[in-house]
Amino acid sequence: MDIIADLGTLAFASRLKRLSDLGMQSTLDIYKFYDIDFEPRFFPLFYYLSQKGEASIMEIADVLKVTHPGVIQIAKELEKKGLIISKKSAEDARKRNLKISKKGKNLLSILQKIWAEIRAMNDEIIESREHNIMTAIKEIEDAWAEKSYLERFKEFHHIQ
Amino acid sequence: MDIIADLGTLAFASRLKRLSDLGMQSTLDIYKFYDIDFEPRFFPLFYYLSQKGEASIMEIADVLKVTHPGVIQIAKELEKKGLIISKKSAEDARKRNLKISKKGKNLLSILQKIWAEIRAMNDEIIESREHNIMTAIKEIEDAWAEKSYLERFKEFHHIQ
DNA sequence: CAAATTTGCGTAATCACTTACGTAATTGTT
DNA sequence: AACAATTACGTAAGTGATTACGCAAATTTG
Repeated sequence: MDIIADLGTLAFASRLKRLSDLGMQSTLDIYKFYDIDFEPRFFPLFYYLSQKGEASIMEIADVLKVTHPGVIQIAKELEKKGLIISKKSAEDARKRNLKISKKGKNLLSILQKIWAEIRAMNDEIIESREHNIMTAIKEIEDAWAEKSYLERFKEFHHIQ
Repeated sequence: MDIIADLGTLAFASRLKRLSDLGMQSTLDIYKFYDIDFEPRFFPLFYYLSQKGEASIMEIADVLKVTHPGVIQIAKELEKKGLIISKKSAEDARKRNLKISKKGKNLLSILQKIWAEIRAMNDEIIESREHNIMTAIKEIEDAWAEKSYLERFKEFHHIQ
């Protein structure tokens, strides 16, 4: 008996979280399989740096939609592992710029191959279903962005 | 620019988490709108007790698929608010059984109306889309249950 | 039925974030 | 230019979950 599943759309958020946690854990399993010292939660920051080259703490926080102390914490771990380096910005002494180190670039080239495989596998799993979950997520994101959940609720509901 | 969305299926888990967090926050907004002192994270436990009547810590942990310290923590908060009561089991002195208090039952009757509205609204939003997210979630859950992500990956991948 | 194992629960420590707050550097205002 | 406001970052504390561990009660086993 899976009470969360049985509750249907009422436990919608709980179910999304459960699937998300499982996905993160599964990705970690793949890194472990390759004996790679990398965690799924590093991915957004590390990937963004791989694309952007160099970025400040706040820029990363804004782009990834996390708080800046969250970025600092992950950056600290990545720096400790020697995968990124940081230095004060020359233009603005308040800023600290992060970029991938030489060691990080070596790891990156391996990670990129794995990420490509993961993406291809995910695409295959997802696109073979009748209901495409990525499209479904986008539809809900758009629906909520267009009008907030509470606004929708107020218009919808019949209780006084 | 939404880098998480742009990454497609590679940032699948991150995107699920983001949507889950948003859903939880939205539900909290509705409770606040009604001036109800209740949190979305209480829902699974409180709902289960409303169906089952009485249950032990471990039973709840198993059913809800969370750890038992998590149940203890939420139970502590609900008990502090006077919404549930607990007592040692008569049959098994190791067990502590939880059930909804009189005050909890009063709140429950209000919550049930709100939950019904939320469910009806969610159903309407979700079923009007071309790709049904509940069906999509179920398909992914089933696919991963049938064969683990790592196993799938090993079969799929072409790297040596 | 005594000893070993398992089960149920509680607490402590940890984790991955968040909010709150302080400080220093930059920018805006008059 | 002086002062106020804003911005970037860092640290501390809080949150909501987890894992690790220990104890007591029940169950299994020889």
